[in-house]
Amino acid sequence: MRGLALLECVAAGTNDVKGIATRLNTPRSTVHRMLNSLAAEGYLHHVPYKGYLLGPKLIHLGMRALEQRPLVALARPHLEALAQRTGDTVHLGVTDGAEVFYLDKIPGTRGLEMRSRVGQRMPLASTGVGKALMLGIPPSRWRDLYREAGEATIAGSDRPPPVPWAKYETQMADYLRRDWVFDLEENEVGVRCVGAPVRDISNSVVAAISVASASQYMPNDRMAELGPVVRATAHAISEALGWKR
Amino acid sequence: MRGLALLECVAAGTNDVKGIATRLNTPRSTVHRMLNSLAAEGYLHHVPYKGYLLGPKLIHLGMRALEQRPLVALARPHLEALAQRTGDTVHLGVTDGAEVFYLDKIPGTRGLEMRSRVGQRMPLASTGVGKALMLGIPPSRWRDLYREAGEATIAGSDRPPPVPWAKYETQMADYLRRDWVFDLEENEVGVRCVGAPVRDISNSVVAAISVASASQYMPNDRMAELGPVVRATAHAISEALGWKR
DNA sequence: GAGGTTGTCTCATATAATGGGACAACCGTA
DNA sequence: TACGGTTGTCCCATTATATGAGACAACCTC
Repeated sequence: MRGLALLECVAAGTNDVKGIATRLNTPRSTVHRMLNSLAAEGYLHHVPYKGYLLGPKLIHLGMRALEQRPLVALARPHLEALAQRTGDTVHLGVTDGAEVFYLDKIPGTRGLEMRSRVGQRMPLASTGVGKALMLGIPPSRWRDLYREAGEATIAGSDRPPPVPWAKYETQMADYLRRDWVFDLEENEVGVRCVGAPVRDISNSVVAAISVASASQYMPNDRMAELGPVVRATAHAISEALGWKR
Repeated sequence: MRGLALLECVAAGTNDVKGIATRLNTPRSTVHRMLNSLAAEGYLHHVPYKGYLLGPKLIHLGMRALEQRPLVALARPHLEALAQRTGDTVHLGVTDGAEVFYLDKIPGTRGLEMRSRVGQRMPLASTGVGKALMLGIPPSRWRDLYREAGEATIAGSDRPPPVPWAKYETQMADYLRRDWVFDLEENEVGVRCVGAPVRDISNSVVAAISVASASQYMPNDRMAELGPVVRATAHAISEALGWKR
């Protein structure tokens, strides 16, 4: 466990021995020994007198972790079709606590790239994928999630002022009826998305997808058109999981 | 180290307790305790009475590992441009021992997908990226690499009969002059690629790229045309690394 | 229901990691 | 080029820590 904390530390960008020793309050001697072992096995990349970086074995494990989720493999073709059709960035995510966990991302062809990354976490209540996932959570818990998202700060992100709760609740109720959601620059200024939930054989929401793009490519009328399209893709994935319409 | 071996074991597809205990010849009791700890921290995904899968933290670490390689970030835009221009699958890889290690992959738009995966390893001597990397290795070592590739067996792959060494050597010498390489279905039947090496400021080969596609999209004359194109992209990436033409 | 697998717990034991320290090699900078 | 700060390398007594055996219940599949 200590070794893994060390990896997390390096992942977080602390790549000097002293810094790691401080962050974990562990003697330099111990940290050094562990770094050596991890580097020798390929879990870390070591540049002498420069620092440590995450190594190739972690790339391998990470990719395998993605492949082992049948959801990713099943959803891929549908996501690609959606990306091709819309030209925008497509996301796939699942719930992880009170957050979205991004499982897949297909970059848009419009040149500008989203900040989002596979393997990243974001507040549920303020992203397209997240709100779609919330459609599978009892509305009584929405308020908490809304509050948590408001408190969360995203490093380096340009956070817009939050939508008032009353309005948010009304919108969500509306989304629930339609079975798709909008995100109107609530997570990041200049980014809008259209999302929809993915359900499994027991009809519970297990994932969600979204199409995201810069606001200038996402006027209101286009979002309205995109709703049914995104929902149709989500349904197609759901059916691949055994869901009955 | 033992815990990491356990992760590798799960990555390799052994997801039952008994199997893991056997593979690592470790008592069931110990394996169980470790699995529990790893699952509790999110490094494994546990489905009770079903098995263990690699967890979300590994996805996160894997992605971070990729981001920490400046090479990947630098090369990305060039690779995307190449993919768009050719419509085929584009690879980026580095040398890892006697193998290629794939760092990035942009799927082609022709519908059929390559077996290759980011984080995967392949013999140097029998892939497009690998042969391009070999251009940076003293020709005296080529013979060994050629032999190793011949001995390697790839699970589930349809391996064509090897090219005789004499011919192989002649081809490589040719590639060295042109600074690009061909792979004529040597790694897998039906797949052809064109590759080129990437160099850094010290003029040593640090990576390689390739464009791969099904043979029907890769007639000889197209490959000949693609050579300079792929090489130009490789040169562009090299220049981003400080290489002087 | 039976057989095999898995999850949970306890405990004595000794393995194996710990952390302190001392020293040399190295980097950037003054 | 001399310096402070950081890093790489080694040693060793200490004890904390993981180990592995076993017993039992819960569980899945056939």
